[in-house]
Amino acid sequence: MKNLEKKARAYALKNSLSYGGKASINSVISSLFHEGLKREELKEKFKEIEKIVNEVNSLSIERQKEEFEKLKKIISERKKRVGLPSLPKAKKGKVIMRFAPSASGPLHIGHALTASLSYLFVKKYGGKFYVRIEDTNPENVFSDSYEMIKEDCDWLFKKKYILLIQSDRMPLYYSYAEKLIKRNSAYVCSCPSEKFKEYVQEKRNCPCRSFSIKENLQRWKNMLNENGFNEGEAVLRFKSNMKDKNPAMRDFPLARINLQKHPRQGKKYRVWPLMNFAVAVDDIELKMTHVIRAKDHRDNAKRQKMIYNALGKKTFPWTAFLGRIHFRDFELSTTKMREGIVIGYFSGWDDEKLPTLISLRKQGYKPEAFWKFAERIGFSESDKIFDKKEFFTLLKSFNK
RNA sequence: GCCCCGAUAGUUCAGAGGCCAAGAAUGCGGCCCUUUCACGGCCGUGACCCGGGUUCGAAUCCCGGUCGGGGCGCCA
Repeated sequence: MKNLEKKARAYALKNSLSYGGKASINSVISSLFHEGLKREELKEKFKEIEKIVNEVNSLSIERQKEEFEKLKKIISERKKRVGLPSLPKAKKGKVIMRFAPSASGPLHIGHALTASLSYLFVKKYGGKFYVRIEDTNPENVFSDSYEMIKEDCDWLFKKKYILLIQSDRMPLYYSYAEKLIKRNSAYVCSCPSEKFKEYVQEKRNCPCRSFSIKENLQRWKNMLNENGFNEGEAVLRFKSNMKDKNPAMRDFPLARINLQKHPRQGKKYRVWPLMNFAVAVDDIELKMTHVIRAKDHRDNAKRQKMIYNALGKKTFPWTAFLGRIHFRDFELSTTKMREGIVIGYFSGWDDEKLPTLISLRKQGYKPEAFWKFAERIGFSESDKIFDKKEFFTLLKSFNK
């Protein structure tokens, strides 16, 4: 107990010196709780602590400083986070993460800030970092984007990543689709989408739900077969629960027919996996351990987890959701940027008015500036609202 | 209509019941350094969304509200 008295004195001195020579007894007591003081002991110790505080307060500031110098070694400091936060459940050398941009254009600020965080964790702990280009919607794939994304990633991640392209992995998705049907966790639905929306609203089962596994396998073949279902006539659905309290979770779609020519695969495939399905399959196959993504994917993550479970996977990657970056006066949407380029309002993807990495690289920003910015944001889930000017002032301060 | 999530200085973050009468970065004001600019150094400025509850003690836990964001696509 001698020890506690000494510590009380040290904390009293610290508090006193922080507040002009007068320590507050409550602060000292608070500190002592971190040093092993028990609630039950407070009553008996109170008088003693009060006495120490009064003694300290009666000393001159000079005297307090002198004494504190001698005692400051014995008190602990409250810890603060600097730099990268620590990644929960991370094992050295075994962290597997990914960044999954869609093949719709080059990378921009929003991509850089979420992707950098994943990159930095893999860099810190060791493991694998994948860049997986998501191009399973033939209607939203632009052939120039593959090369642009690759160049952006080479720059931002110093070429330390493994590149994957989803449309090159189609057989994998097909095999998982069959797996899900065989496990009675997916069915082919041939209702018009308006009709299905009604079922969702009314929490009613779609009639297609009651087909047998055998029938569903046949219907799935009819989706893949060009003499079978036509575009818009059938969709593969996940069998979740039409009474799920969250309407977004009720028998969501996994794959659909789209006959449009794919810029990379041509007319090779007619059935394309939807995002949640492709993501779940890839994350399982690649043994993803951690996923960091924007907050708008929160419900998607739930759906992906359902797919994991349906396939008998008990572990789901540890997941963080980041708030969205929002500019009051800056356009982040790839579609709008593309439109602006087409009408000649922007000179190209590297136009200085654009928040693309190619433009910022040209303007002298370094990858490390984005890393530091990402580190600063950490796992924060709140949306960020910036003025363009504010954002770049901050980014510049990280660019030194 | 239903389901999620968030809220700390102008901005971004720290904070996981007591070392918080709230810390950092950036901004802003001032001083110093520098021939000037930039860089750097020092000082100052400035915040826990609101209302209840639990507790000896709440930025932190619980309930209600407000505001903001996302989802309920054969988009990602």
